[in-house]
Amino acid sequence: MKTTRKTTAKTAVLEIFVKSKTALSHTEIYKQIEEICDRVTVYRILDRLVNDDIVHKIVDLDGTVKYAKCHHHAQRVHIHNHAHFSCEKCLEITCLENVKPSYIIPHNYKVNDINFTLSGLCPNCSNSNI
Amino acid sequence: MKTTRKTTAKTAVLEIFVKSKTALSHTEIYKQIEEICDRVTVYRILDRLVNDDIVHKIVDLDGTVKYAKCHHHAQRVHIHNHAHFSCEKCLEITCLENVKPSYIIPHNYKVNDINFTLSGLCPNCSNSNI
DNA sequence: AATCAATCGCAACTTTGTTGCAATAATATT
DNA sequence: AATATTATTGCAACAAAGTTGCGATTGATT
Ligand SMILES: [Zn+2]
Ligand SMILES: [Zn+2]
Ligand SMILES: [Zn+2]
Ligand SMILES: [Zn+2]
Repeated sequence: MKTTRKTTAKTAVLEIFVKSKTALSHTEIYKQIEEICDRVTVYRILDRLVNDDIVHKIVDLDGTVKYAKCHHHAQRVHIHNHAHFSCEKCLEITCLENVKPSYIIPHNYKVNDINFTLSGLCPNCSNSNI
Repeated sequence: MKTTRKTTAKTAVLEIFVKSKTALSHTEIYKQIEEICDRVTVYRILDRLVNDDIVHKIVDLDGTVKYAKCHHHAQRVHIHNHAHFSCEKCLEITCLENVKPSYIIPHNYKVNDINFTLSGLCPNCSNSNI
């Protein structure tokens, strides 16, 4: 079994996630630590964090890929079944941890993961829109 | 107002959609008509079809972008609020027109569009998996 | 301190999507 | 039917996003 190591770059990425209130793209993360490590390294760190269930991957309606830290409490297996909101104006993606969709699907489908992304105007942008 | 024209390439793309039971990526479509038109033309046709509400765009959990023909009946305004299933094994994406998520979201968010994609094993692949 | 594997940097590459512009072809007008 | 108008196309060039291979480095284990 392969163990996962604590490196300078990985720690830096995690710190960025903790500070951020919204989901972040690879590019946004890299811009903050380009003196610390390479572009490719950031890709590989993100892959590992997703695999280790420390971070989850979010894809919005345009196909933009972002990542956010998981806020679950030491669960063994978990599905990221909460919704994400993608603002059309400020382009920020936010986890809505309390919004979970309910649905009925034919039993011959085996669901392993879900992606529920809502897009429109976030509270900030719908105010400033008047 | 700009009118939309019926061209050879557009007709070819639409025929491909009618024949297909699953959603298609740009590449999959282009491979079927590369003698007819250019790669860029396919991108532009897809853009137009989405704008004209003839086709809808689907993004799966990996960020893969696909397109499927709309099956609504002459509605003026419509949201593609049905679910899509993305099979991890055969990689096909299918519209589940009857599966629609219900959810409660704080009223200060203004939702314009949704993306609800489920992934796992489709009926075909979960059988052959035994 | 020595070992071993995970991680990293770098360079090269692929895939996906975009843009500008001149040429072409679909529709409207005469 | 010929002409005018403008949406559409092809091409070439570009840009963004992500991947791969490999030798060098570094974190963890003994
Ligand atoms: Zn906003
Ligand atoms: Zn989230
Ligand atoms: Zn399948
Ligand atoms: Zn659909």
